Amino acid sequence: MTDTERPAEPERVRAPNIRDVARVAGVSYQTVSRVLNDSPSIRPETLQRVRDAIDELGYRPNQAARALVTSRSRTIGVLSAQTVHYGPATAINAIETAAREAGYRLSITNLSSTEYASIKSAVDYLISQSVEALIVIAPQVRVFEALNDLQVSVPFVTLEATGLNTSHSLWVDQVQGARQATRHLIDLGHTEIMHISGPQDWIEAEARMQGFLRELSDADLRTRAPILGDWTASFGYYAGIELLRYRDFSAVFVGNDQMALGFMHACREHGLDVPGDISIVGFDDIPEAAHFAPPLTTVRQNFAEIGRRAVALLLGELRGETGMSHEPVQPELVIRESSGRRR
Amino acid sequence: MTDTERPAEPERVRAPNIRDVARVAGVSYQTVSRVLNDSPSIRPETLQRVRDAIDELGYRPNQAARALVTSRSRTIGVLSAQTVHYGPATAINAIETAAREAGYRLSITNLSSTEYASIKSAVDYLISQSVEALIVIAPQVRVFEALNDLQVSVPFVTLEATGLNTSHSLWVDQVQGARQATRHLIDLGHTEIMHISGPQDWIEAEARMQGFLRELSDADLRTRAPILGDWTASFGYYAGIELLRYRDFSAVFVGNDQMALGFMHACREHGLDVPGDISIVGFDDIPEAAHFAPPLTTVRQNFAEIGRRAVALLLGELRGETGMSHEPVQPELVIRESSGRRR
DNA sequence: GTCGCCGATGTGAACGTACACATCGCGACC
DNA sequence: GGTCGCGATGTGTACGTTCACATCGGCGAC
Repeated sequence: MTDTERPAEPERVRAPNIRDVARVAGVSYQTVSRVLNDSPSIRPETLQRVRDAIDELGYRPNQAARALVTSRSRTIGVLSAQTVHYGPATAINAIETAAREAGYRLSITNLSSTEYASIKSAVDYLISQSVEALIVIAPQVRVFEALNDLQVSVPFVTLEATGLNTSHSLWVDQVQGARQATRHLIDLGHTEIMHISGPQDWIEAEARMQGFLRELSDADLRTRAPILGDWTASFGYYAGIELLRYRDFSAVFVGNDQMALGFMHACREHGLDVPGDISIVGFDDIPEAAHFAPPLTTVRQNFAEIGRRAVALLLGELRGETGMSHEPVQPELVIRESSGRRR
Repeated sequence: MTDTERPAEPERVRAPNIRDVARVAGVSYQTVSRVLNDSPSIRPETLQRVRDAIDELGYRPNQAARALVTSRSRTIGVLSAQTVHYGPATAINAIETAAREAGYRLSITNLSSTEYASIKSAVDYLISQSVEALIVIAPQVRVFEALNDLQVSVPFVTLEATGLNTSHSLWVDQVQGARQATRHLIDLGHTEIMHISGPQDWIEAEARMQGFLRELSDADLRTRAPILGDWTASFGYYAGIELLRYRDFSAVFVGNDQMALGFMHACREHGLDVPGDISIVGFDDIPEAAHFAPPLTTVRQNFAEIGRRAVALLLGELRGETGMSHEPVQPELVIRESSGRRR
């Protein structure tokens, strides 16, 4: 009856913890903790014993316990929408890499909708995971409004916005990019230029449209109502079919490369030559754009750079550094063969 | 000296916890816990008081503490590589949605490389987060080998593989898809068919190549060494430039749509008509493929379906259900205009 | 009227870790 | 030679939650 009083059958195998390791290594649990946290004052011999014990047991630190006691999760939350798009996906990749290099991990949540409730629930979730910082890649206007309301208590940045809220935003200067694209078409002699835009509630779409309109008005050219699309190639195609029935323009600045692809498809079906009959400029420079028919003139955005900067900014803020750079990243016009001199 | 012994200045604001809520609501912390966990036996009036207290304090449950005590994190780990690609990105999106609907969240880790150490460290991280299940979207052969070695203790599935390890895999029947694509070209009268494949260590690339080779050999046609590419449009372009110098073939089955796009670009530069001179079939059916010049015949994969199934499978396993379906998803040949009868 | 049961609520412990502080041994210094 | 300091290690406690069990009041059945 010495041991049987407590039926010590470990029915469900418990993962080894820090005390198990300590027992095997013949040290106290605190010493194990020190090894795990790279404490300097450990005798090399002890260090080795502990390490051996860790390997022997297959011990892995329990992050939940760590997070609980330190209230540091070493996790950056990412709130995103539309991760299928090339831009966000590239940015997330860069963020993941940069975060990992700094010893941080990511917790990603997609927005099911841009409803306030959905945003709130996503932010709540991330906060309750005690994420130390937040990166928001959800370029709809509403998301930013909700975020302002929500009084987020951790450092956060929003990506791909347009300086709406400069203290928390890291952005590509989309207005500038749109102006470059439009300027390029004007320089080629075009005077009747259309714009196919993204969805109205997207901040980028709005910014590109603004850049387009301003450049036109600076050049004293006629402006016309942009078409509001949904970023897809299919939309570009159907918009093209519609617009080309009148064809009272000789150039189009399209809000992204996918829609530009669809538009070129429509041009082909109408027997129109690009750039002979119609010049087209896109936006984003997705890797495929260089191989469109014809290769697309477009505005390159460095999504990866933005992702890296976001992480650097947040980590700096976590270390207490302040006044870090929020300078916009400058996009770059890449001239290929879809744009040409007006005939 | 009643209260001053312990200098109760809360210098650093602590987030409210369950006991703070209990105090405000005038109940015990356990009652609060019951409210949080939807316990049935709570008086409506008490319920309301607790809810009010939660709102008043802005209380959010601490997931770390929860995970610690329950050893249930309500988190599914996702191990992935190449999330920028359309397929993985779509799958992850579907996984996130399905998981969220079931009350689960995602913890995503990208592989920095396919080295064993990198895989091990990624799995270790996810396990130490006490993820309850694992989804692996990293279609390199090596990853699977490492996974077998690693003795993962939680339920896991791998995505987009090809039945290498059927008990843990959910897969699109890529061999079948490749056969359909090849058969289509044969049916059109082509006898000299090239294949541009993906990277050699990708399981999908291998499977598509196998399907291609088997179909050719079933038809008693000459097989030739496939070109090993890297999935990018640029590779397709350069491969095209190289291959078209000889042009001892009239059709190409390309391992994915991006490379097919690049290849068509090369055809254009050579003054070759697609499908007049050369027929092309791709793989994946990315949304843009319908708008290529010409619209691409390709094999559609339902990535979202795979993602959903993966989550359903894992959740079933977590509930103790067994023998769930691992049937492959059947891909579908989408015939557009890039393939035509041999002239 | 009393017993037993059940609904509603409360108390003690545990999860695995890190931090603050305590302890111990040993060499150096005066 | 005693004390001081420091490197190396050990002990207590807190983090916020859930689980197992205890308690308490009321109601129905006999």
